[in-house]
Amino acid sequence: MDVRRANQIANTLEQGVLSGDYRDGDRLDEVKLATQFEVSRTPIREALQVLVASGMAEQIPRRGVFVRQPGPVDLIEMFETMAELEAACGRLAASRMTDQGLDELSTANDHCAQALRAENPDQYYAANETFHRVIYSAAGNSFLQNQALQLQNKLKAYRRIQLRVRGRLSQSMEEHTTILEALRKGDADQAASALRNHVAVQGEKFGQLMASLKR
Amino acid sequence: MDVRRANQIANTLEQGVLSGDYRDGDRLDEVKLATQFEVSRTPIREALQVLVASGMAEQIPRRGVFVRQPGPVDLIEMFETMAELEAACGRLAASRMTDQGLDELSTANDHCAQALRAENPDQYYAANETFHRVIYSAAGNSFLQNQALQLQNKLKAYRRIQLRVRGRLSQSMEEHTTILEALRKGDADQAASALRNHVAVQGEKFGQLMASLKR
DNA sequence: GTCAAATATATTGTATACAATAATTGAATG
DNA sequence: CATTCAATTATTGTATACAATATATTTGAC
Repeated sequence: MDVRRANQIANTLEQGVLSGDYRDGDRLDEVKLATQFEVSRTPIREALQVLVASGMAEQIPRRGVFVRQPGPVDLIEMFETMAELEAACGRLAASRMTDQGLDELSTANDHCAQALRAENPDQYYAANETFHRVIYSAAGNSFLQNQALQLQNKLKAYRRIQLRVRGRLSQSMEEHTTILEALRKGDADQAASALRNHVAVQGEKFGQLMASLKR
Repeated sequence: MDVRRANQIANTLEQGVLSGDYRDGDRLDEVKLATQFEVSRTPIREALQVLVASGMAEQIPRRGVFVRQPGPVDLIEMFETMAELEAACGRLAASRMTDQGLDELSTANDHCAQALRAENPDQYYAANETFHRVIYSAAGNSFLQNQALQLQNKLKAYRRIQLRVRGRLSQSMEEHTTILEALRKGDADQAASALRNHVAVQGEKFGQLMASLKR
């Protein structure tokens, strides 16, 4: 089918899953969705395949597709993997960073500082996302970059919650400084470990993540 | 459609792509495939979606799906990412490795040694694959493990070629020993860097990889 | 002979009918 | 009243007909 339409539908469904319209284990009923979207089952089925491929839903033969929300263990694993991907990007970026890249990163970091002063978590979130994406890009490996972007996207909702925790913003900001310095120096190991620690869910953050799941 | 059938067809097509039956840029004709597999277009289309999702093919709206073979740059990037994923697995495995895991790893390594003595690249390939998979598993992170397995699978064909290079087997074997020792000691950094270097395409290996693409 | 427009053909995308299988309900039996 | 089996219903999977769009071919003008 027309991929664009399928992706559009898939995207809407994705939003529905993330926003909680659909809960873990819910069956995504083909005929209901077909009437809702005013299309036949065919495009719906293709959209569902997209969700399944991205891991947001699970398909059981002859039974249907069911939404699959990540549980605590899944999230821990995903954050741990994200930390390692970020570390990898940092490692590579340390030796491949251009002056322009450093400028972009510095700018993104300034935006973070602004948001911190404004005590605006949403603004900080956006600036922070950019900061990290600049690093993915600076790694000079589009495959790795894509992997990082995909996982970042999946963790979006949960990271957002974390930044609302008191004191987290300023701590995050300090860590950014360390990261930026390491990249300026071209110190691969330091950049990698600074990013790993920055992203990792450990100590206080662990309990906060768990608490955020109870809603 | 029945996912199992779709995946079966997708798998066959995948083989076709890897074995060179389909070349880069070839259009995967729905009706031809439908008659070949003796099914209607519907299951074929779902199988094609699977290929697209895995990145082995590209879908252009209203035009069709075309096989997308990785070029030199793609491969370099994928191997570099693989190296980082393996390093990540090694880092985590270093602190989480069980006695049983060490036994499995040791056994897998012994099988590698056997294959080396037999000068049998195919046998070495299989044993080597197991060796690495034990490490993915020992990382204790099923999400990361899956990422590693997926990429390992994509690179399968190219890694195979590399092992046929003279002297590569014994070098690989030595590197395994270093990796095994680091994991025994629980030295995360050493395990990570040993694995990174083991997998990375650098020096001689670069030219060999490039040469293998010319067929 | 070349270029452009129009027509024909091929191919993808969508809807729908039918088939196969799973879930549910209800009746019969102990 | 519980349990099991049969029949009904619902739902997924497949085939196919039709619609929309892109590609190829032909025809005509210059």
